[in-house]
Amino acid sequence: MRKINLSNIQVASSETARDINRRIVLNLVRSRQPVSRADIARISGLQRSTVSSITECLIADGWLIAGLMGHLPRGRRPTFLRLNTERVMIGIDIRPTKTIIATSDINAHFDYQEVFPTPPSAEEGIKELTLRLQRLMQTRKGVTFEGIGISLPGRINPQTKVLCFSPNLHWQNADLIPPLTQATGLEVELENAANACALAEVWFGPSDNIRDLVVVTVSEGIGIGVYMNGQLVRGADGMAGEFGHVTMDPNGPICGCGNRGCWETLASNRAATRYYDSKNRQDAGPNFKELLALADQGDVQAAKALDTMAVYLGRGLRMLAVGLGPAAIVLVGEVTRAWSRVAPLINKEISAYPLPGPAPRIVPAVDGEMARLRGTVALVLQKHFGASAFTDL
Amino acid sequence: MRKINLSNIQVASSETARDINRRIVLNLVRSRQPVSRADIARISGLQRSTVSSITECLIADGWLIAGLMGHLPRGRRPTFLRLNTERVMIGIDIRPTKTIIATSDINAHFDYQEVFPTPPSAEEGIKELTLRLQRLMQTRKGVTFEGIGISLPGRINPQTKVLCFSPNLHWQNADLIPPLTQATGLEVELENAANACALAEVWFGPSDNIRDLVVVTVSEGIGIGVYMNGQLVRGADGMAGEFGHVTMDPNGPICGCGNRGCWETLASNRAATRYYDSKNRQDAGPNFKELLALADQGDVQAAKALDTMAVYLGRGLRMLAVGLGPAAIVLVGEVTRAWSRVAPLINKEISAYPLPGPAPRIVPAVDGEMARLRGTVALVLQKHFGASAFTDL
DNA sequence: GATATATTGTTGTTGTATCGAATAATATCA
DNA sequence: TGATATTATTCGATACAACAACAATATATC
Repeated sequence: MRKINLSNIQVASSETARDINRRIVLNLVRSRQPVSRADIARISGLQRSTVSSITECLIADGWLIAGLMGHLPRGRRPTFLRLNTERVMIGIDIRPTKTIIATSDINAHFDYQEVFPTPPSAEEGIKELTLRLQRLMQTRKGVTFEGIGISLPGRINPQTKVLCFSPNLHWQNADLIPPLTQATGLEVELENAANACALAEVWFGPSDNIRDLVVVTVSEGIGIGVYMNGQLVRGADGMAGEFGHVTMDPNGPICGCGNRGCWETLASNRAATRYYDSKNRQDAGPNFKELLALADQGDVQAAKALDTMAVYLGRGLRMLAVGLGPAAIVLVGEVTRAWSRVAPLINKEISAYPLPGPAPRIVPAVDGEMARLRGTVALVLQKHFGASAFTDL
Repeated sequence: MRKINLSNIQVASSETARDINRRIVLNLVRSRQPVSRADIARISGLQRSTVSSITECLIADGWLIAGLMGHLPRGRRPTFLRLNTERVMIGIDIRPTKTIIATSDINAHFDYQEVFPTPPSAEEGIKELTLRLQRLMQTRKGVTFEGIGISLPGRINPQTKVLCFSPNLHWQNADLIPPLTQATGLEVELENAANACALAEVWFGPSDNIRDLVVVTVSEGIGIGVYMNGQLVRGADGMAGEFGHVTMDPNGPICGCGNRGCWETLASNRAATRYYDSKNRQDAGPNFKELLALADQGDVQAAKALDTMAVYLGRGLRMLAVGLGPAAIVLVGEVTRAWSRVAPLINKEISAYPLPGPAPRIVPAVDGEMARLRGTVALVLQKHFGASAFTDL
């Protein structure tokens, strides 16, 4: 269909207009469903005839369904359009310890999950995923799957899509997409976990319609998803967002990256447990969840460890607020369970915002546990619903 | 022409394809001139007939001129296309002390400049600019001006385009565009100086075709222009890029913003002169240019002040490199005159880059003195030539 | 020197898409 | 019952890119 291009310039053809408007209509139905064709025409500015033509295609392609009639004080009753929730997507959330495979509808409502320990190497991971995906697809014969989205704690080369950096996963230089595509026949999208969370927030979260957002995932390390101008910022080599390795204290603890006092050595879960252990002179202390419980039970040292973590977290968040000026910063991770404890300390640091106007809001993710998985659905949807290459002229 | 839109959705019409391809052709001529229609067709992937049709419009509109014939080993001789350099744009560079009004052709080659002290308030500034612009336009009757681009050290609200923050200029909450548009009848574009430098680098600099770039302007303060995914990153409130006020040393010198130890209190020109003064126990010490000269003449304290500045500069640049992952970081400011002295210290800090792959290159701007003005031309061109994301390979 | 070949740029036709106006369908209100 | 309002479709006009054929113009080859 598309012409072969010597360069990678995307020229516009006759069908480009349809492509752009199709995405607009699809997104309007998504955000306003149930909605009539006439309303879409009014909101978008397209002609009613054009909307009819586009929705006809979208219904034929199985994206939309024309549902029940509406009711108005006057005139012909409108037929309401909504998204077809029959379409199924597969989301995979790879974490350092466990991996989740799940299926969802187009609205990121999940109806199935399976959990298993994350294999220690990329080869074993591919093997395991291939087996489980094939088994999953066989158990649902007749269902057509839309695509596979994968979230993992690592950085992906934007050109080659190869996983090139994942210290917490110990999978390195792994090309996951080709074997999984071959095994399933589906398109596979790969994205960093923090970036996936940012997409989840923008696509399905309360931060709807926000164009500038930063997501900070706090676990063993700290990952940052930067979403600016309505797009993910990946940087030249896919490494954008590694603010976790910004030096905050040159004399601080040594980090896995080799430097000292990186932000994540001072404000991650591991930082809090390390602080607790150092005060209690013990080797195998509590993990972070246990630390949260201890603090709840009134353990002074545990509370102090959390407080210290919160202060450093706040300082780093101020760096992001000042440097990137997002509309909001969303926090993901176990630390949000102790929000009433850490929020005041974080906000105290943020209150030293040196610029005019209000500082960006710091908010905990509504359902942080599911954020990555919801993001994987957005990854799959982006190709069909997402901004076309031409929208951001 | 365009339909009135209740929302701000930009739908595609019949003319959208032409609009997109027009920009592509215009940019290809800009980057490859002189170039034949056939070459544009080959590079872009458009049909030769389509290119002919588009170039016909562009020539009629005065953007292109069909120049001399080329020469080939075989076949009909191609007619070369180039940009029409008759079109004149006005660039204004407002700095804390002086303001420059200049005119240039479409290639950012300036043929006229006038310099005057920057007025102390926005009202006086508007008055002065109005007078000088009207005088300038009267002396060049017959010339049609394309538009006006303004660069200044401050932040502009992306929605209202009002200058809302400019501590070094002491112009506050000033709405510059309406009075200047009214006085000249031209479209006026306003942009932060660091952002303007980033545009200059991408449009006219050696960093051509780079999609992810960070520009750091070092003078009395530090300004950062963030250019990612082929666009300027302005943030939700236009404040993106204020990394100069990230806290680097909580016990550091007090900053104009009220906090302590902001990066710009440690790595700006002012930081170097303050350091020098503190060591020499003098009040009215040398300014930064004099400090550079002293260091050249072998003044040990001056050299040490520069070294200290360079180290802190390097640390901040590492923060930007790690956090944003640009292809390169471009430095603008007087400090680049002492590049052979400061570069080793900067690069030593950068060498502690904690991520795999090469660290972003740190390069001095080729003609930093003119960068802001070249950026103002890009501001004006952006509307017609559009995102340079399509420019080239 | 005549003919074949290669390349550029233009012209005419076709397919796709939006737009605008007219029309059919369907509800309420006087 | 007829006027009015609203939705959705149909049809002709227009704009654009793709494609193919062709004219123009150079060199290479016999």
